[in-house]
Amino acid sequence: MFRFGMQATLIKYLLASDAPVDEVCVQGWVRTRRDAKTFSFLEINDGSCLENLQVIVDATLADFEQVEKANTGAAIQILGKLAPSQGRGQAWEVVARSLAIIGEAGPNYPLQKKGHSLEFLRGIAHLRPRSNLFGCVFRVRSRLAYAIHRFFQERDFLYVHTPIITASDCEGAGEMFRVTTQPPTGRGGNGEGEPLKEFFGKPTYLTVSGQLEGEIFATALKNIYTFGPTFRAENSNTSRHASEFWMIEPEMAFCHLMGCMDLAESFVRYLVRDTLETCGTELKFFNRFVDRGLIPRLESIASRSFTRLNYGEAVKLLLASGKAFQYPVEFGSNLQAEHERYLTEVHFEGPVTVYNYPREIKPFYMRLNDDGKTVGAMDVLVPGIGEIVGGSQREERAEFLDRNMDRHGIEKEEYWWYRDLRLYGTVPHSGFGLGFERMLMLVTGVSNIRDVIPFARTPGSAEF
RNA sequence: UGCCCGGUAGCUCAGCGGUAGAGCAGGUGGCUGUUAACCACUUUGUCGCUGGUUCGAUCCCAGCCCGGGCAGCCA
Repeated sequence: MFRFGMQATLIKYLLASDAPVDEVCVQGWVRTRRDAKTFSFLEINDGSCLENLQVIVDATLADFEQVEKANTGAAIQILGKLAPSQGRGQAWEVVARSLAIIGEAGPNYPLQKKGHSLEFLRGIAHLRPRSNLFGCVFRVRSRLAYAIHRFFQERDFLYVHTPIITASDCEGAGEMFRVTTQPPTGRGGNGEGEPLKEFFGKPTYLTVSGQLEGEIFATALKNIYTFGPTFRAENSNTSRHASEFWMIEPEMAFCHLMGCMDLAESFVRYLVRDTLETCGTELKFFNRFVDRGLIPRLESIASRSFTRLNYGEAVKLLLASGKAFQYPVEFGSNLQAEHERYLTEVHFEGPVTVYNYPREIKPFYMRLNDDGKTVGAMDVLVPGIGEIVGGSQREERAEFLDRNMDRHGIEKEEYWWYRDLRLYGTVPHSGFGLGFERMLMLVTGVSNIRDVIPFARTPGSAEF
């Protein structure tokens, strides 16, 4: 009967065919079925593209009684011929010679032909990739990951794998998840009264950033990047925070803050341009069903250079705006979300890079500027999301770094290897982190980070 | 973590102090090269949980659980 040895053709290739094909094999999942008296229309999707393939099953087929099991959601294989469609709406269709139900989907199959809310789909994260929207999201996600590697590889950046498990407990980026083999009670299981035995001999955590290790490799291989998962145990409950997310962190030796901003801006623009060029079908879908202004906004980002202003200028601009902000604008405090939104969405209507922040509001590793008040920090802000890139020039002078660590109450001994970099061949260097999911939100217009990651981990939620 | 909103059929939602409805999905029949197909008929509910008020609670009150929005933390 049916064997899987035969090569099935992806639907995206069938739909793009320029000639009929006598023998094709199609494998996929039924999206919908329309029955007539003497034949049925099946729409099949195999994930290769947004569009479904229409299949005609004639009642004279020996397998026709199988059609009643071809409900929405069923896995199916069809052998037949690719022919020009007699109906409107599609150029090609497959006239079935035989069909086999590979896996039935009962009447309780949760995904229906009608639209579903994103909240509902989050609850069925094991099925939502079969929906139009999430199929598009995850095809774009895959392409975006590829484009990231291309961008850096084309520029001779080396891909470095920094550790997931780390013993540095205050990298300045947030609360951390403990990694331990100890039972949840905290009792060691190694005899009464004995001290807890740490697997690694010291407390360990999931990484919140590969930056410090990235600096090690940058000061050896010059230009490097990391791209991997990151974990933050913050009790954040917003549409743009996740406990587990992916981050890209380039680090460049012999590079000042300006070069760092140049790279970050051209990186963001490259990724936007690549998505426009390679994911047109998906973007049209998002533009229609998710965010009407998406494609024009992406085209604008891809074609215009980013506005760049320092923190002091940003504060002045906000003060001069005359807008009544909920949080006051004042030199020395962080820009609030409403301030960032004003800059990107109202005043400049596009991405904005803000740099040289007061040193008090930034972590220990950022380089002190000559004014003694600001550090070489930079954030790239984009409309709708806010901060998508955060980076800095690193403090490469040992004595300055020591002072910073003292001021931040950091145990210098814990960072002996990080300090060593400043003692042996130290060099001005810079880098940044770009949130992969936030980038995905930017290019898809999807407004909740939980909807651009396959299985979201957020406070109180780790299903699947 | 704080403030705000919500939880009713498989899904989207309406309803209301007197014991529950629509559309879609599912089922049956019909019709059509259909395409979110159409027409007729039809099944389905611990109204989030626990307690309270009440003759009576899905509705009012309290606590809890879950979901969402916004803010902070950041990417």
